[in-house]
Amino acid sequence: MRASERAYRALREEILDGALEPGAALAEVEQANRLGVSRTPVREALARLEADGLATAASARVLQVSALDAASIVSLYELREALEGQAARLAAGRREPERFTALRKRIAGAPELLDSGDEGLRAYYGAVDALDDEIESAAANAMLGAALRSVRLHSARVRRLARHHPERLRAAASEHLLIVDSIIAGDADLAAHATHVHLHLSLRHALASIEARHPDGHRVA
Amino acid sequence: MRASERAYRALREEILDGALEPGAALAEVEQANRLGVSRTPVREALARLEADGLATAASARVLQVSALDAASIVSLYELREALEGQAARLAAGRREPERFTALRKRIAGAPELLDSGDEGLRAYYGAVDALDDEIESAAANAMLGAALRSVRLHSARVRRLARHHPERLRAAASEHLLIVDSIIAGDADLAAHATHVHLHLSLRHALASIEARHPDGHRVA
DNA sequence: CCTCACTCTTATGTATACATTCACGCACTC
DNA sequence: GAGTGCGTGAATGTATACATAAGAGTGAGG
Repeated sequence: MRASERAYRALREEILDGALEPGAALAEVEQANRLGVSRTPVREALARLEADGLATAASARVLQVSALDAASIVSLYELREALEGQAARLAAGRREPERFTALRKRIAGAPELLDSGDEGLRAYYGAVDALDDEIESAAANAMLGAALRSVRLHSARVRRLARHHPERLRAAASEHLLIVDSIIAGDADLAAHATHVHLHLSLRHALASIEARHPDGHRVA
Repeated sequence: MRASERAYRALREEILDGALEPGAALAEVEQANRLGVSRTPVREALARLEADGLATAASARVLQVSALDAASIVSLYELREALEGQAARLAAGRREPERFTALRKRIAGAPELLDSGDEGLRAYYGAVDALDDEIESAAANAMLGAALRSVRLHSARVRRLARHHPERLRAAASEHLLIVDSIIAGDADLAAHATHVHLHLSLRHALASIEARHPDGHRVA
């Protein structure tokens, strides 16, 4: 694999995991030494991270890991509502229910995975992510897909912040089930509205979960 | 200005203007020679163009100017509907009508600009762009703003393709007026729906205009 | 005559040397 | 004592040399 690709993935992973905390400086020489490559591929990786919104130029010379406070999470969900709502609407409108029949079963069985410990949790998120993939693919819109991929990066970052309440995840699974059913039924309005409902409840849970962990509500990491 | 920034702007301008046609190869050495800088800043510029969606990797080694056919224009408008609809909705919800009062007058006077030749046309688009700016700013959502800026790049590219029918532009101005009025009134639903209507009519015109110029409907440039 | 493989060309990928600019600190002046 | 200006240093910005790999062209073999 290309060194720039390795550097990008390594840095991205560390930002999503929180190993690189919000506000941490991303200096070329330092990261190049740490990752064992030269400045050139690091430079490319940092540019991609900035384009992704995971890194932000604090000034002309200093790049930092982007902040992740309550306000930016609300912003993320406002954007997700627009993009995922439209994706669900388009997917429903394409009238290809057969693409989603296998996924429907998988989502329907997801709640039971939550009793299988950490392994089950990964499987649960695997099913949810597969649904996102299929909706994006069914929407058949490359530009929308690119925007969704960016948003999903940030969503993954938020996901690691919120506690994983089995109760909430069970509810989320039934919300996803409604989304997939409305797509299968070709009901575009319902698909969009069910997505809106899901994101609303998901945001409420995320904010409460973060508030519980970081009572000030601003600096969350 | 930095060489990479100059290279990026120069290439972007040429792509938006059509001087670099869809499918044109973007080779590092060739562009570096042409722009009078070394490969390094060109490389950064090309990476940014690819992130913008203005360039596409045709294979592992060849980067091309992105295609601009009817299908990708439809995709763009599907994305615009999601993003601009949400932006208008948020802007209306923020209840800051005073931000838009001066702009309202400017938009209301826009149709008359269309009788002033090329200079007036630029002024017309200046007013429209200012509205877009203010809606983005009023939406107060950095992530949405970043997505909107990407979309507006592509919109600018499409704009140059469609003929500028004064009749259509006069109608568009009244659509914009309704959008701005609904934001001033704090009517979020109306703002979103008016945006939807505007984009629908705009897309219809763009497709018809392109079809008239390129009867096959696929390779438009 | 077609196909496959090898080589050679030419592109990109990476490392590094050099240029430039900004920031910090110290000293000098008012 | 405060403020300004210059010097020093360390960071990014750029150029270029070198490494590597993809692709085209040519040759031989079927």
